[in-house]
Amino acid sequence: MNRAIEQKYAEQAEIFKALAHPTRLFIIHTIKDESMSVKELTALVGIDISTMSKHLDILKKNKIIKGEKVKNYVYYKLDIPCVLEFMSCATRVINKK
Amino acid sequence: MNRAIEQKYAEQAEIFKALAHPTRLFIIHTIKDESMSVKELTALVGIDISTMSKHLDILKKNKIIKGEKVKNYVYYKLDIPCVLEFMSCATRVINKK
DNA sequence: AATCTATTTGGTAATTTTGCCAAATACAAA
DNA sequence: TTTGTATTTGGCAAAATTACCAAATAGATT
Repeated sequence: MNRAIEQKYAEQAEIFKALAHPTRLFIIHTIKDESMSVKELTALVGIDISTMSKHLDILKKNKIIKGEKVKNYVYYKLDIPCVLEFMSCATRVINKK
Repeated sequence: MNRAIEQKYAEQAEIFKALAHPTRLFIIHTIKDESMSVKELTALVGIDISTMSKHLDILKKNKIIKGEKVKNYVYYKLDIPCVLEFMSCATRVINKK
């Protein structure tokens, strides 16, 4: 693999890494239609709020979700609808097993 | 998140983890049309053959690729075409940046 | 059978990811 | 300004991932 090709697949892999966690997939599914605050998501998942914040940061840095600040809340929403197709394909893979 | 939901997203995350590596994305792209042996793939990527074998095993265990033994070679081929759509979506995400 | 080639497996050190706690920051409301 | 709530950041220990080497296995060829 030459440097340009390596670089291209490394970038793609970053996106997949961002998706490769149960909590982050749950987040994506949950905020695909309506935005939700960090606290609300934390309550649904049942983890430390700082952990949730870091998961959201990973998704945000990869341009998968977007956050909007209202008062002292931050409401996050899915920003890349095509990742939902990812997930239905993943389900198809699982069901093959 | 209750146990069933947690389980569902954990399974999906396994698929994404299998895809979350530059070498494995290269493999998928390379064997999407024609199958290739472990040795051939190893030469293209330029890593240790045991490392390549383990990457292929991860993809195989997740039903993403399929191997066929011919003589003492094993030819691997993509088994889940929809993962290619994953990759084009990933590219769209990258280009947004 | 002995040898050669292709692939897989075991072991391990280095790196990365994860999740919690504690502390810092941002902002509203009193 | 002080207090309270929401979010983020820093630090760290545990867990997971990665890549190499060495050795084992599978099968073809001599």
